[in-house]
Amino acid sequence: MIRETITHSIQEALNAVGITAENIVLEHPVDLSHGDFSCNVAMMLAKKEGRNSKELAEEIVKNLKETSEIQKVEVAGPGFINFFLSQEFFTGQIENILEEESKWGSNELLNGKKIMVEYTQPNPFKPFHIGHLMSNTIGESISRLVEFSGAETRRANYQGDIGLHVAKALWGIGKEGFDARSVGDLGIAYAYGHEKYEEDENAKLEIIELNKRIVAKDSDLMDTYTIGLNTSLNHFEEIYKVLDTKFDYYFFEGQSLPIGLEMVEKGLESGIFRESEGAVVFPGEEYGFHTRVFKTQYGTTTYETRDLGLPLLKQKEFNFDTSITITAVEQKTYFDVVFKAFSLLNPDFKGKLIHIPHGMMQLASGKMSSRKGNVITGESLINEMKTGALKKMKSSEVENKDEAAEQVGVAAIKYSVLKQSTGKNISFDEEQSLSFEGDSGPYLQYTNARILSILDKAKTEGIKEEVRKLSGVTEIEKLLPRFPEVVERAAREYEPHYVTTYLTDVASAFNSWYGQTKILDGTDEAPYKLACAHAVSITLKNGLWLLGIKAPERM
RNA sequence: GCCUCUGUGGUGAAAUGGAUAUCACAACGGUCUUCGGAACCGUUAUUCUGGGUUCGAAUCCUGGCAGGGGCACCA
Repeated sequence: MIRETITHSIQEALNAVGITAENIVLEHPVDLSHGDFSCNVAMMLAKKEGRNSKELAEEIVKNLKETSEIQKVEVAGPGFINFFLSQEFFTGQIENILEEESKWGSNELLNGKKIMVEYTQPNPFKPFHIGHLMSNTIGESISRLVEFSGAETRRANYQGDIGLHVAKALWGIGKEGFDARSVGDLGIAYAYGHEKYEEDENAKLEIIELNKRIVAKDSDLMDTYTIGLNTSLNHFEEIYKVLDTKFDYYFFEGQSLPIGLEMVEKGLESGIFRESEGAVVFPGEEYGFHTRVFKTQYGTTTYETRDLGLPLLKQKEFNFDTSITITAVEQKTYFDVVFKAFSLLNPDFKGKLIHIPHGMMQLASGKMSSRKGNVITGESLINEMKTGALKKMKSSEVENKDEAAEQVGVAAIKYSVLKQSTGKNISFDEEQSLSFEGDSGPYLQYTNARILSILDKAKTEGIKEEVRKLSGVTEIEKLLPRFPEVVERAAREYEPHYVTTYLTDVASAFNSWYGQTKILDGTDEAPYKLACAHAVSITLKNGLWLLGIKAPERM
């Protein structure tokens, strides 16, 4: 809004000087002392107009119309035009935040769009490790971002109830007598089956045979299979609860398989797929990717076959405009190939399927692999963080200590994932990388809890918040109005970290202010300072929600 | 080998082509707790390398170096 006002005003000033410019960009200077908005048109146009950029800037400023929202305009450096907004503007924003409350920060970028977000994708019979934690954290945040930006949003999970990994686990259970009721045993059985598959030719053939029997639903296997499947799925549900994720749809590979297989047959007829060395492949090389197998020489299907059928399965449930698939970056080229094959078979899906790759959790000790069995499970990490949080909590003040500690622990993990851009790897050091101090999830939660307790105190003392201007604009007043545009950018780029870093700036500005000022100081300024504190709390709370982090009232 | 992503203080990160590169951790020094110290204030220290584009480059182009990931029946 204010952005448009200023842009328009600059446009008019340029016209007055006799210059037309189509692209006027306003940015927030990094340094708040450089103003609230900064414009670089003068420097952009100076050369073309054959003028000195600083003089041009001065002339533009002379022709700007005055409004109540702008306090002053300055020319600085090589020709920046800096706009300082007025106290009336900032006071009005605080009032606006208090009114909008839970809606504060939302935008209309994706109004009317139907978006399905698929994430987490753990596989039954295999451990839920910290990589899944990462996918879940990013997926949940992206879901909330698009939802807050107006999209009709559905959360989907896609799980491998069939496939070679199941055969490996069941084979391991059969050989070594592991217990299918135990999550731990399933993980070990899988790692064992995988190891033998790689090094023992007989075992490999047995597992392939077993795989066929599973797909055919051989009744001798179904008891163990069902027990193992439910053990895994129930375990996953417990974790989703802690992570505050509720899926609208659960898709299984068993469902997408027949659809995918039919598409492969169709593609083989039309020449999109080829036969090669007894297998059916998609010659991705012809499209700048690489070739992948969609049906093996043993007659079994691959993950590719199943992923090929998935978009149609999704569409049947929810007629999406956009289907987002979130996985680790190691699968990037894999999805390039599968989506290419899919779009050749279904041209009307053009532009509707998006793959967002996220970085990998890297251990100091090397690559984590559930096949090798050297994984850190999501559960153990959450518990470790929770224990750490419990130690820090003051015993007397907190009622639901256990619940709060869990929320703090989860916040620490989620923050460390969401503070950096999505594509980057996280080098995971258990000792150091998850902190409760400084740049952290608990820091944001703590700041909010601190404000809530001030609001409580004000209530008992009968002090009411009141919006009226004071002399001097604080840093938090300058930062808070930026929240909606931060959210919009994060949603547009599918980058939650913009929200994370913004919230950290806000919390830091608040704590700094808090250190210098007493809010409930008994003066007539207290009601407005209280209103500002409340506005910070609303922003933190809504922002934390976007990150999928809970905001406990006491911690 | 080919494709692709990444390289920012001692460490982990941020920066729609903008001004003096921003945070946090660690280290060192301070606030001494009256609204919650999981906090605040201060000090030290950073854009892999050569060239190019631009009024202006951590960012764009190009050569090199280093690392991650992918490249046929795993997911």
